[in-house]
Amino acid sequence: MSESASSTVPTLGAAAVACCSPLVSEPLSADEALRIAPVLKALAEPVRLRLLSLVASHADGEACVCDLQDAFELSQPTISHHLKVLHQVGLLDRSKRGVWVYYRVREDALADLGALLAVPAPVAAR
Amino acid sequence: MSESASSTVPTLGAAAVACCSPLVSEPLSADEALRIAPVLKALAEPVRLRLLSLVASHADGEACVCDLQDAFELSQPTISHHLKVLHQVGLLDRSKRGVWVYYRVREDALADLGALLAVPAPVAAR
DNA sequence: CGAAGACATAGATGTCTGTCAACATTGACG
DNA sequence: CGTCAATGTTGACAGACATCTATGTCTTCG
Repeated sequence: MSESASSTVPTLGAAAVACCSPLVSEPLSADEALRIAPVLKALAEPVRLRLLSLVASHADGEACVCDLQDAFELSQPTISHHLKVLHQVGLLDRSKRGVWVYYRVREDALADLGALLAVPAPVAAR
Repeated sequence: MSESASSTVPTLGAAAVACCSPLVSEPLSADEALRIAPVLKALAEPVRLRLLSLVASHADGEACVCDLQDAFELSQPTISHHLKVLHQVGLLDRSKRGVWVYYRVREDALADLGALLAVPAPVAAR
């Protein structure tokens, strides 16, 4: 059984972000903040940042664990752990083909995050 | 003495993000990831998310600590701590006027983060 | 000067989290 | 069917972190 569903984030994640107007537009409710923070927290880790970036810029937009492990000097379980975190918050898709597991970036989820942080319009004086 | 300069982030922060192409465009170097992660980590906390949002959407784009404290059921030092974290990574500006300390969102820094997460262009099918 | 108010700092404490070694699982192949 | 290779899971442990209380630093005002 199982299949995701840990305790903090029920597997949704992605939807948790696509709900809110930009940070700077109006005050975030405590509830929204509680939903969004875990997604950002998943990203806020050097190894996971690189993992996501590696997967995204890999051929065909997907990569198997074996491709990713070589980029780090970390044990396989550690990489597996980080991938799981990114998957649980909805930033990575998982698909198993044969012995290999391929991960792919949920670009919609990532874009939602980007939109959340983006500054609307008539401000960027630079 | 003192004045920022803790140990991880030297007070720059903002510049740490404005350096890189979007996450999905090309693999992030280990070095870039190490610079960006702390900024995201500062944001990846419910209270700090709300603080930033509150400051940004406050009148004149700035707010003093006294305005912010009332929105939370947390001690004053805790709020002060969170504001310091956001300030250290360059997401908040600090200015003292009289007895009050006013914080303001560094919209350029926030926009840089948004650009980092944004998905370039011909992908968003949905 | 002395008291009061607005923030920041310091130290303590309980919880979360990144990492590893050991083990379990699953699919390909002879 | 037995073996090997690719991943995931578990348990343990050190370091990071959010929060609080107590205390310090300024600034304003009587």
